[in-house]
Amino acid sequence: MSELRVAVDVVIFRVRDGGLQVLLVKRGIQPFEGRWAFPGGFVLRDESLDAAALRELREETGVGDVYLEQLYTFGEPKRDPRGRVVSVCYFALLSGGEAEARAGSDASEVQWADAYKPPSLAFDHKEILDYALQRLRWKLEWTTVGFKLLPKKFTLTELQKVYEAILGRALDKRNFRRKVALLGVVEPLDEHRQEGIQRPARLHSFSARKFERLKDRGLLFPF
Amino acid sequence: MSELRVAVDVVIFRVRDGGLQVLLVKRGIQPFEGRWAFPGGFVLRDESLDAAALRELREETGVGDVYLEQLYTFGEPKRDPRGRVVSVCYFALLSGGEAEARAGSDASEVQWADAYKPPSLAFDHKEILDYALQRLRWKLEWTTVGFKLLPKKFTLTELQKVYEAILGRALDKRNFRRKVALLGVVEPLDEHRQEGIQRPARLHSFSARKFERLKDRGLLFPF
DNA sequence: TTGACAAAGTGTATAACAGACACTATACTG
DNA sequence: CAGTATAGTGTCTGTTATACACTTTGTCAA
Repeated sequence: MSELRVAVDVVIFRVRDGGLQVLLVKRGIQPFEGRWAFPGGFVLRDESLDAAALRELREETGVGDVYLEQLYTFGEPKRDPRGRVVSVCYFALLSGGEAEARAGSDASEVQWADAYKPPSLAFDHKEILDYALQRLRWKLEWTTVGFKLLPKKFTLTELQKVYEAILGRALDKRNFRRKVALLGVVEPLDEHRQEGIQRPARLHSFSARKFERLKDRGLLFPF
Repeated sequence: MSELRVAVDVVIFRVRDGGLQVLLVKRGIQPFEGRWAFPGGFVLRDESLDAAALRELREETGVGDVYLEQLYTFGEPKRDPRGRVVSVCYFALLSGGEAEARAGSDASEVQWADAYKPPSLAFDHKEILDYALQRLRWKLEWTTVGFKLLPKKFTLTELQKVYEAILGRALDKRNFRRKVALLGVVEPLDEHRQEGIQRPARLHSFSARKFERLKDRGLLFPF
């Protein structure tokens, strides 16, 4: 009876140097040998889909504390030349404080690529990336996932840069700060951080308590 | 190598008598014999996921012109007592003009149940239903899928009743009509329909042309 | 024919939110 | 102590959301 191979692929995002990046792995074997692809692998028989995605994520990044969400399931019969593979795709957000990506257990080459200008990708991974970017942009405006891309303590300018990197356009500083304040999901700390020669910026933290209130009534974060 | 059974399940909605309904099939075999479940079945080896969902939909309803969208993939190892089954779930919207549900090819009993007060469901189908309802409510407010639940010609009151049935609350008639008019996705026809003793209502049709314009800029339909 | 019925259809006033826009404050450096 | 570079702060205007009630019209029954 119809048994199919089931894989998970994980689109892992981070924001670095004002740009949105995705983690890619160079394929060491056919098909698409030498091409870049998302970290992924087959689901084990006694493993939930979420667990499989988390396992792949850890193998490539060594990071546990991340935002991970199921994205979409791609299952065209011809999407993998080796045969029928159904891929349950996830997307993950790494906070700015997380460790670097490391070579996975399969010791292949990895890179953080510009999410908006990726190299040529294997399989249907370009389609998956486009879908993930769409979801990410959407989530950014209508939920508070943006905070997952930042370390626990951050400046408001850093927060704004995350939004700008993902939305791909500049935002007005005053309007941005007004909306953040109005939402009431950040708490100012009594700490400052000096980035360069100029005036230090106040650090803030994300307030999960207030966030929960918002979740009930379909939170908004439109820019 | 890890091959798993892959199924599709389809949550089929319609609005009837001012209420939101889902199509359920009575299971004729173990496990959960006699309990209600969504139409579903295994994906064939050379069949895309969408095609499998459409096949299941047709088997139970005989209807082709529907809105069908992938919902989520459920894959807990223990969700099916017979063994590992990964279920790619879809949700479908039947327009008010569609034919009735018919007994499927497997001749089992079917019913249209109140989506908000379903009977006890088999497997994890209650969880799937809750997820589908959440998605439907969300889609209703932020896209124009609401129109998919209506026949080609409809009155504005019928449209409003669809929204009320899904959102579960009454809407103001004047505000509703103003927003619909402002969106510009309905065209008034030179036809009227008489429902009871009272003044006949003007029929309208959905304008796909104007709808496309909206799709580009993330259409809004908030109530 | 006309009065009762029942849903169709229509407008205004107020409050909340979104977007455009520019200057002062401050910590460090040389 | 002057220069530099980012931090930080308010107002005005247009749009959108919401609350709210009466008139119109076709049919039916007296």
